[in-house]
Amino acid sequence: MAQKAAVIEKRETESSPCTDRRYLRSRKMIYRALAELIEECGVDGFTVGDLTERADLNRSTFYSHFKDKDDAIRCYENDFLEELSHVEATLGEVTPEQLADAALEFEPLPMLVGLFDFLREHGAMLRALLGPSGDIAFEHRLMDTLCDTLVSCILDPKYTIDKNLMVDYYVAYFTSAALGVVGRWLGGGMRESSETMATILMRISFLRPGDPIDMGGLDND
Amino acid sequence: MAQKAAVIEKRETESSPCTDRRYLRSRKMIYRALAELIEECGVDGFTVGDLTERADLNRSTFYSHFKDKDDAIRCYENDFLEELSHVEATLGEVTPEQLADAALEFEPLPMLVGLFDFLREHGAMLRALLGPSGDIAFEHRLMDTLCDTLVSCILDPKYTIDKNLMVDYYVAYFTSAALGVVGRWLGGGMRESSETMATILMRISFLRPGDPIDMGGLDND
DNA sequence: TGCTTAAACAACAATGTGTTGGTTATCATG
DNA sequence: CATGATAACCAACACATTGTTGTTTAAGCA
Repeated sequence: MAQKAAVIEKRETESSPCTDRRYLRSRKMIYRALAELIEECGVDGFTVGDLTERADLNRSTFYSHFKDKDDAIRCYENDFLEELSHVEATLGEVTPEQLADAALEFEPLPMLVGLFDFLREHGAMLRALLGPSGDIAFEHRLMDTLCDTLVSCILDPKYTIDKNLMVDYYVAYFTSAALGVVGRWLGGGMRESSETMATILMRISFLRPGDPIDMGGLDND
Repeated sequence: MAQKAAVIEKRETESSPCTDRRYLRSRKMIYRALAELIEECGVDGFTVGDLTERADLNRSTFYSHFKDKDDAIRCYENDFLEELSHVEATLGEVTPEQLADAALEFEPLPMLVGLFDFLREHGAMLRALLGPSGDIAFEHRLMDTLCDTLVSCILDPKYTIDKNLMVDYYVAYFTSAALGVVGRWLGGGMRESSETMATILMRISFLRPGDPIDMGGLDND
């Protein structure tokens, strides 16, 4: 099928990450250019040459970092998803008190606030990857990750044991919905604060069709 | 940037669609192969040569139909989206009685049933395009279409006039959620009937976090 | 039955890919 | 600061894929 490629020498391993300034600088430039070009031209709308020109690097330098373009994107995504799972683990479990507060008082869940903070750090690339010219594979992987963690906070444990058709679809429904809100936030330039977003997301998820939709005290910064 | 291409002679116009058997047969083969290869290799994981080989056609035949691979995909998507808007228009408005029945009795909305019927007809390609190796641009366009139509059925008209931040995010939330359910249905092989899906979707949208999730009378075919 | 035209075939320049070997310049370290 | 290590640069390559252009063949249509 399409041509496959190359063996990349491993400069960076789990145990000993490369700390050479030149290497780190180049990789940063590559990622920066990657985010820009994905947003402008789509994942397959530019060549490796375009990328390295934008990053002010020689084309061969790129190939000493990554196997090919897909590999570069995949590497960023992998790093992000791993970080994400760490963040989620760090933020820890949602206590029943917090959930009750969030549901009744609309107090922003600390976990969600932390999550939006983290997403903001990766804003540029996420906006590109999840935007209309992004990478749908990443969207699906992200969805899977969210299914495992976020939903398990919300979903009653009994449903993870005996699943039925509705539970499956409910999980798909809620996860997609949350990701949709995140996507809109990213696409709009992440203007709202993490606290605002955490509150909005929580509030919407308690809304039923026909219910009045009001901002009620949310400052419209 | 990436190389651009060609001028395609217009064999088919709005006013006079080509009805030549050979032409129609080839186009059908191309679309069939397209769906298969997108699902197997991703939108950019195969060449035009791979496509025409799969479709049992000469490579040049493809170029007499479409400008390039993207053009072929875009054409299918355009046709689909146009059909979709027709279908939605045909299915007409949701009467307040229907909505009340759907909300209280969980009677499947005829409009939703019709919609799922229509989606099923395009099942193979939709599954490919919305799957993990599909076309994220199409997903966004589909989302936009759904925003305009589906949501306007659910959303109180007053919110379309004076919008606020919450309404924007609510629309994003609900649309993504619905599309997520459709995606899961497609990915699972569309085993559930259109009536079942219409009921599930409606039922879930009235569910709040913490509510019991039961199938209640839904036959698990 | 003829006329039309889509599909097949072959060959083309142009572009992008992934790799190589050799040179230059920067970095980390003693 | 000196020096060995190595990342970045540069030029060149064989190769695959692209999009185009002719010509020939054969299926469809009237």
